[in-house]
Amino acid sequence: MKNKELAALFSRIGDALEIKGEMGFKIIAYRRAARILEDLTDDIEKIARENKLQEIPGIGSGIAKKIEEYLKTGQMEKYKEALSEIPESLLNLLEIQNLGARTLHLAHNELGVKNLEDLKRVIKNGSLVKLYGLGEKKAENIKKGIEIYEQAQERIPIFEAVNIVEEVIEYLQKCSYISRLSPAGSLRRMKETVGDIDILAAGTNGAQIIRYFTQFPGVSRVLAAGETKGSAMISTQRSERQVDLRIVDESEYGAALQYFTGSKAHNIKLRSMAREKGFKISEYGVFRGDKKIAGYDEEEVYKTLNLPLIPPELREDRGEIELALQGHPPQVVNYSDIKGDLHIHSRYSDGSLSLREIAELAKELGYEYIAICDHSQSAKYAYGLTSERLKQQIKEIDQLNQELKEIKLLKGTEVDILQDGQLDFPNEILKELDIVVAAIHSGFKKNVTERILRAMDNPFVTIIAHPSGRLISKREGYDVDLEKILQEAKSKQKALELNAYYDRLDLNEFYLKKAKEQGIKISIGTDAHYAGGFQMMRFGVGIARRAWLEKKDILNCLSHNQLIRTKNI
DNA sequence: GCCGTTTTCGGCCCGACTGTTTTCAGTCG
Repeated sequence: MKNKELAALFSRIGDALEIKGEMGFKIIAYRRAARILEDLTDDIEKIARENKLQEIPGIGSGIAKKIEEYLKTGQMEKYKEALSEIPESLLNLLEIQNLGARTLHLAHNELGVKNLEDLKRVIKNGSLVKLYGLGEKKAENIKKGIEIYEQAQERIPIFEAVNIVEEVIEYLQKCSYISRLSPAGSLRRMKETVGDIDILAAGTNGAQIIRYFTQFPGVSRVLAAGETKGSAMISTQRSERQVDLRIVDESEYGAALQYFTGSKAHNIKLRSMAREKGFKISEYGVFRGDKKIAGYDEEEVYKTLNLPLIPPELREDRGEIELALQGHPPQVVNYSDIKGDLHIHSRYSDGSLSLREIAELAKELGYEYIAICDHSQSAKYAYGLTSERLKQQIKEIDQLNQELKEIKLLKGTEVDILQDGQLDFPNEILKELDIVVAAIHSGFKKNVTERILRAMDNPFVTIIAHPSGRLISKREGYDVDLEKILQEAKSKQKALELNAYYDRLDLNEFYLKKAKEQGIKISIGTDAHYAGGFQMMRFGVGIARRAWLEKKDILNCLSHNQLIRTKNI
């Protein structure tokens, strides 16, 4: 699929045009096209073949032609032209805070700045300051921006961001000046990684609130502390992360929360709609003329546009507004719809809990059932179970199920897909189980696609675990053709896993949405190895919501009876 | 470059802050 390639090209064209000084809406159009391509679930080549490029909102005749040109020739004239005078090394500098396209344009044209080294030099030798519109302070701010750019942290995994935000919020709740409080930004939208951590508070005495915030025990450095905004570095065991707190008046809280939650694209769409209706939306409220007509809570804001409240996870301008306008927004899955966890490890293999402890925890979480899926014999590193030990485990599960009334343990395995595509247990064992989760754990570059396809031939396999094999902060994933896996899952009626472990979140939202569109069932499993791991379910549900999955798309939203009766997923 | 139930031309989200300036441009979120 060339979707991402094209997205990158258009994004760079946008950047280059901006630096060239071609201010205006072309730049916005190219960047919008880039984002649309980035999000697109369908193969752009297929759409082009069917002559339907211009049916995509945001793609007009100009960009359609450029897409066709690239698909045909592997080149794009406009890209070459836009990049002809602007070196790539200059484009990257747009990421530096306090340094925008206009200044970069000047520095490039007047001083011949081509890269970071050049930029540092012209700051040091004082030539940047002499440019029209620049001064000492601006140069100083750009210098600070460069410092941050150079030590730029990678994005923050959602798991870590949520942990930090919850600690800070728990602390802030004790501040008597604060009346309402919420996480905002991409964290509230549950993106798999977030760039920064935003919190919104409503309150009366901004300066006092910010002072209280900066006294949070985890704060290692205060970056800014005014009356409406505070910003601090908070250190965790892993690293130092920036947390921003904004204070608004209580009457504006809803509009501010809507605004600071984003996404930017979603907000722009709403504001355009408001404008057409003769309203104006800002972070202070919805206005008709000078009269404020909404702002206290988010629901009000959406209502002025005849929209129901759109869940934060959906706010990406991927068609959610249009569907909501037609009166049927996606009825995405809720955490409370989850009836059980279909991927748990016990002490039998490399987990830390006994079967009884797992059952107790599952009961506390309100689950109906929980699937014990320990590793199979070839997974030596994880104390994989031999057939004999699996039989022993089956026996213990049967006994516990006799005894425990409020929770059902499901007999399962996370069986290795071996190098030749065979499964690590014979069918005589697999047929004794309620659930068979098949997974690649070795040979990541060896015919992974064929091996998974072969595993799906086995009638006892229920679910393919972590289908792409990626680890968000560590590795890319297997060499696997997920399109083929999706096709086969559809035809063989197998479920695919959404592994909810924070570093996996695999399948990702892109393929989850594709799977849903093809009618493939998804199983959300935490892959928990210890008690804390059970909590990962919320991230799985968050990503599922981002992919527009509904209750009916998810295997573990079925009741125990339904699940057991479902021979064919 | 895109788009249209006021428009096929003339619009395109909104506001704060900062620093450079005498009324505004650049940058950010």
